[in-house]
Amino acid sequence: MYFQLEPNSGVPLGVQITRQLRLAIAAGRITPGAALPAARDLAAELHVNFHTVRKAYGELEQEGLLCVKRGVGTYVADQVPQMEAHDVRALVRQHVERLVADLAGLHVSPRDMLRLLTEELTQCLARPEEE
Amino acid sequence: MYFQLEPNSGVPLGVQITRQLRLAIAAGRITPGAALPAARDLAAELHVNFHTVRKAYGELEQEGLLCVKRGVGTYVADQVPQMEAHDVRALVRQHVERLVADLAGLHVSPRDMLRLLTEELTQCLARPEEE
Amino acid sequence: MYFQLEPNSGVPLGVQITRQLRLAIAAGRITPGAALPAARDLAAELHVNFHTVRKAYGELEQEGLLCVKRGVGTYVADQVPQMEAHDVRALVRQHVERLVADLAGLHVSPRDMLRLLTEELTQCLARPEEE
Amino acid sequence: MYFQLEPNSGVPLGVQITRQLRLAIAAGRITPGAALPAARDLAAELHVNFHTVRKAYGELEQEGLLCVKRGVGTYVADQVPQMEAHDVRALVRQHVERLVADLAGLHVSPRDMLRLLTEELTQCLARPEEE
DNA sequence: GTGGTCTAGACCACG
DNA sequence: GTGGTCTAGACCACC
Repeated sequence: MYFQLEPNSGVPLGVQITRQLRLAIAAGRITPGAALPAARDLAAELHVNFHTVRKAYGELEQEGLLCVKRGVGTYVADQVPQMEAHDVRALVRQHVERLVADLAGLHVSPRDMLRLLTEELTQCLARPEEE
Repeated sequence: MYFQLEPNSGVPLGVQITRQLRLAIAAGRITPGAALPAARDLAAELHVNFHTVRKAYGELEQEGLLCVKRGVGTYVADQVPQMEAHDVRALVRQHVERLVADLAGLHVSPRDMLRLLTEELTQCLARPEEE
Repeated sequence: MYFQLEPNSGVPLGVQITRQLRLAIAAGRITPGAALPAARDLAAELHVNFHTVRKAYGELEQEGLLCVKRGVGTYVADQVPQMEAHDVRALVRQHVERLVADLAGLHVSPRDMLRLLTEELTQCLARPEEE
Repeated sequence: MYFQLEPNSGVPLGVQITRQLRLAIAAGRITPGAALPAARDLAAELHVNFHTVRKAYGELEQEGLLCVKRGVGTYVADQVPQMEAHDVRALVRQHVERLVADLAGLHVSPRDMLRLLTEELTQCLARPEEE
């Protein structure tokens, strides 16, 4: 389980954890059905309080991404809810437009944007599970 | 002034504002020496408390990005540090990770993510620049 | 705000609170848009920890029943999500069948069942807000 | 043996089991002297751990509702306290409140609740008794 | 003042 | 051992 928390970023630790978990799951770095580390273990590893991790697990469970089995462990859900293709598209468009606007201001050429973006996405999805 | 706050993201509003201001300045979307909207105006526009904006301006002033002239207004500093290639990369990475994480609950496959992203970027770049 | 907690029932306090809040909102005893007591106040009133109430408020917010305004207060949502009439019907049927089975075992006549049920429902919906 | 557990209700499984057993006995759905399913069987049926059922049986034995004969089986006690009219009323109230609470997130108006309930009850009573 | 997060430690429910 | 709840108190974000 690889996590990188930034305690001084102003972003609550719990939010950082849920984000990174969502990311890891979405990217398939944690496969469906796989067991997550025990909340107390992950807390120790991240030097965070047990409850902070617990809350994160709980939220992702309510989102349907995780499946908690009492007394057994926490697992990545086998199947997850679907969203409208249309809405997904809108979401992506919004992110891309925002990013392009920023990069344009930084004098990055369209050609480089495309290159940068695909490179990062590929890396992000491929990043191996580090112990 | 283009801002996009997410009140329910768990990230404090003040943090979101400073982040976006910092980026807008670094990206040159707000040019050096230009006047920023009055804190009260921006607060109204963002549906945020005046003090929250005021504090954000204050922090950026201490960072040297803004120059607050009492009784006159707030301006972007004349000398703004430029963003390095390395930071650009980090910026892209951050956006991509965020996007992938968002697509998490939606269960878009990595393959589809890549497809969607390239499509949107291509379209976005093909559109004539507005400004 | 009238609440009746049973600490020794085995049912977690937080669950009891969310249940009763849902009940009060559904019954219209707390009207849409109305302010709820501050989490800390309700906690004091119920002799419960602040966090227990907070969690309850948080869950109901995620369900869309409450609307939390940071630094301002917690309110009953103005409008709430709808469910399929068909599913509602199934839910009601399930409850009723169960209840009827129990009452039948207790030798309550069908006539009395109908009477009891309507009486209780009427009372439940009409119960005035007690301080 | 008819049981309906709600694993995600927040109410401990053991509590749900004792409650339903108590009710089934009081309502006469399980007659005095009758044998209960072996703890292991019931556990399997409910997809619950053996110890959870075992503990539930144990508690009801201490209450005098059950009679556990080691190596033989578990039976409903011969002398089971009868439910009073007062308790019947409480039972109905509990069911009704629960139902109303459930209909909360569904935003069924009080008027519709009353209508639905009477309709379902009437239909349910009109159906020929099975058993 | 009101909501929100984090820490810390005890104890219970479940397997 | 693993998940879940409750308590308690400090501190931050926002109005």
